[in-house]
Order: sequence, then structure tokens, then C-alpha cells
Amino acid sequence: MPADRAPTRIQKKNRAAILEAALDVFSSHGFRGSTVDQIAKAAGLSKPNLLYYFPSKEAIFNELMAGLLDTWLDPLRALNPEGEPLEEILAYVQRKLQMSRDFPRESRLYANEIVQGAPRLHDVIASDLYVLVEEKAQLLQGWMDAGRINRAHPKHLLFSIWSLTQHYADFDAQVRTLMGDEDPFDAAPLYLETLYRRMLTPKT
Amino acid sequence: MPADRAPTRIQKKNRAAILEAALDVFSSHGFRGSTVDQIAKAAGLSKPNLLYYFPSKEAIFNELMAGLLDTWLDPLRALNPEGEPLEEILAYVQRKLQMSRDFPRESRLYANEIVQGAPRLHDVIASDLYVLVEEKAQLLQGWMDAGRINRAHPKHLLFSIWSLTQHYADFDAQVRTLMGDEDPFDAAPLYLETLYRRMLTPKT
DNA sequence: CTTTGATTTGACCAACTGGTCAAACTCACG
DNA sequence: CGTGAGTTTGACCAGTTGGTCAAATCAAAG
Repeated sequence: MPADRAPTRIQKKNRAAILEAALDVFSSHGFRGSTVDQIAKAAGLSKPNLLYYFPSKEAIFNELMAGLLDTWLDPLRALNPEGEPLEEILAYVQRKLQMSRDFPRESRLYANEIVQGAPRLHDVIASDLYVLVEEKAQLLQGWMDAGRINRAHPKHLLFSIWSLTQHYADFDAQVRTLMGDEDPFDAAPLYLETLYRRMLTPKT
Repeated sequence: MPADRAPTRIQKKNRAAILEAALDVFSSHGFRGSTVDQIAKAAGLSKPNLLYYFPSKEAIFNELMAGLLDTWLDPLRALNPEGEPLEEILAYVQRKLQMSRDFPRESRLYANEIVQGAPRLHDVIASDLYVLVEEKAQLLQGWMDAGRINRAHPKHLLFSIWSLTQHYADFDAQVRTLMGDEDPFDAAPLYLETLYRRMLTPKT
């Protein structure tokens, strides 16, 4: 454990390498399925050396999670009450879809945790995410009441966006096998836009 | 290991108890996160006793998986080419949704495997599921070409159905936390029916 | 009741895992 | 250079885990 002075060049490099390696390993084997040795090897360090930079396996995991959550909520935060409702929602969907393409490991790390009952995330979900969802559900409800988009249960609408977009990252192994040569992300943007446009465009 | 005679009354009971316990444990901790001791305790047996009925932890897991896949594909197999297209699809969605409500552990067990890259399922997905999906995608495409439902990428349509319905089982921890008192399965059937009806009902 | 095969268990083992520690090495800077 | 802080490592440890085995117990058919 280095002092709490400003981090050395080597400290910066190695801590970054460890977090990068840990993301790889944790996202593909889960917390319990990953070993410190695996992470160390993937980061190009020995196990004791890795434990010189992080006090424990759990500490690495927690640091990863803390960074993840903010990134994960940002696209939803950006849903703008002042914007054109349908376009705002469609933009949110595309943003989430891009995150699945560009950060699939982060998505799978999150999925792993939730599927296993969110033991280490429950508190954040019940506080931060809960509040954000309440707020945005209100916003959606407002748009529906004003007739600017079709009616639908606002929370289920949010769930469906998460589910549809994250599916391409979380179930990547299955999706790619079934799509053969075709890249899933070629047709996904249009598919999802069409889906939500048909569903939400007001009947006039 | 009992002989390969007809299974005893006790054998039947204990093997069933083990598989039931294993489903519980595996689905909430993943393969590596689960221990034989946990499963044995949950089944009310000692570890050596459990290993008298199954040769290894992996054998239990494999037997669980083998049983799971058939059950999992049945609802899709039941998509009837002779039926009314929109109603067939909506019925399929509701069937899948019911499975998420009634068999969430099976859904999470499957999700756990796929998220982690489907190491033990890749072959079955690339053979059985692939063929079934090709067949049903053709069927959907036919319905679209005939103008009986709106156009949309058939495989992505299937993915979206899986994703939306399984989400309620796989992300149960998150969904329930965010819904508060309300049972997610109260509004989900109507939400999904509305979604697919709006999306697929032909414009005439 | 006895016998025989089915069932159960305590004791045990080797491999693995998270983590420690003192000793060795490297680097930047005066 | 030399020196002290920062870095790396081999050896090690205690707890856990999947799995084995011989001995003990149980069930049921004769």
C-alpha cells in the first residue's frame, strides 16, 4: 500500500491495468468464479504484487462497481424534460444500445450481479436508482397525460428499454451464434427505433 | 452409485431433492459460486451422501441443464404456422412471461450461463436452437411478406421477446426494488401485449 | 430373524484460494 | 554514486473445496 501521496507513474499504470484486467475476469466469471491469480496474470503482475495495490479481491470489485454505476445511470439522467418526448426516448434507446456495443463487459458485470440477487448493489438500487426512476417515470407519465406519446406503464417502459438494449451485451454469446455472420448491431438500431416509434407515436 | 437397475423409492426421492436444491443454489450463485456442501445441506443430505447419487458437481449441473433446455424451447416450438399470426405471437409472449413468473430460477440459471459466455451451452445453441430459430424466423418473415403483420427483423423480433419476458425473472431483484409494493407481473402482461400489438398490427 | 444389497457417514486428502511477510530489487533524486 | 522510498517476489499459511473410502447402518425379501 503506497502512502496517500500523489500516485506515482507506476502506481497509475498498474492500478489501471489491474482494473482493466479485473473487468475482463469478473465480467466473464462473476465475483466468486474469479480468482486473484487470474486477475494478476491478466494484468501482468504477480499475486502479491497485485495485493500491494489493492487490499483485497473485494476492494478491486467494489472500485469497479462504484465507477460502473455512475456511467450506467448517465444516459437516463440525460432524458430531457424540455425535449420532444418521442425523440428523447428514441435517443435514450440508442444511447443505451451504443453502451451495450461499446461496453459489453460493464453490462455483463452488472448483469452478473443482478441475476445473483444484487447482494452488493441492493442499497444503491434502492436509493439512487429508485429516486431517478421515480423521477423519470413521472416525466414519462406527464408526456402520456399530455397526449404527446401513447400510454404505457412508465416503469415497464423503462424496464423494456434496459432489457432490450442490454440483451445485446449480456446475451452476446447467444445472439451472435444465432445471427451467424450478420453483426447484431447492424440491424438492432433500426429494429429498436421502429419498435418504440410504432409503440409510442400518438394515434393523433 | 446405485446399479443401473430400476431406481429405488429412496433413489427417486433423493435424486429429486438434490436437483431441486441444486437449482436453487446454482441459479443464485452460478456454477463456480456454488459448493457441493451448500447443495447437500439444502437437499438435507451429507456431502458424501450426495456424491453417492451423483458422481460430481458438474454431473448435477449437466443434468439440470439438459432438462432445462427442452422446457425452454417448448413455447417457441408451439408457435403455430396455421394460426392467426398476431395472436400466435402474442400467445408466445404470454407463455414466455408466465415461465418467467413460474420458473424464475430456471431462467436465472440459463441467464447465468449465457452471460458468462455459454461455455457449457454453446454446442446446443449452435445446433438445436439455431435450427429452431431459423425455422421460426422464416415463418415470421412469411407472415410479414404476406402483410399479415408489420415488417421487422424476424430474429431481432425473437430476441426482443426473450429479452423482455426473461428480464422479469433475471433482473427480478432490481425490478421488484424499483416497483415497490406493486407486483411486476400485474402490469407486465398488458404492457407486453400492448407493445407487440402496436408494433405488429398491420397498418391496413 | 437373517442375509444381502442399498444407503449413510466420519475421517481423510490433495488441490486451490485469498492473503501475509520479510527479503530483495528498482528507481528517482540529491 | 548512494540512499531511501517505492516496488516486486518466493515462500508460506490457514481455510475452503471437490472428491474418496472403509466402515457402519438400514431396508426388505426370504
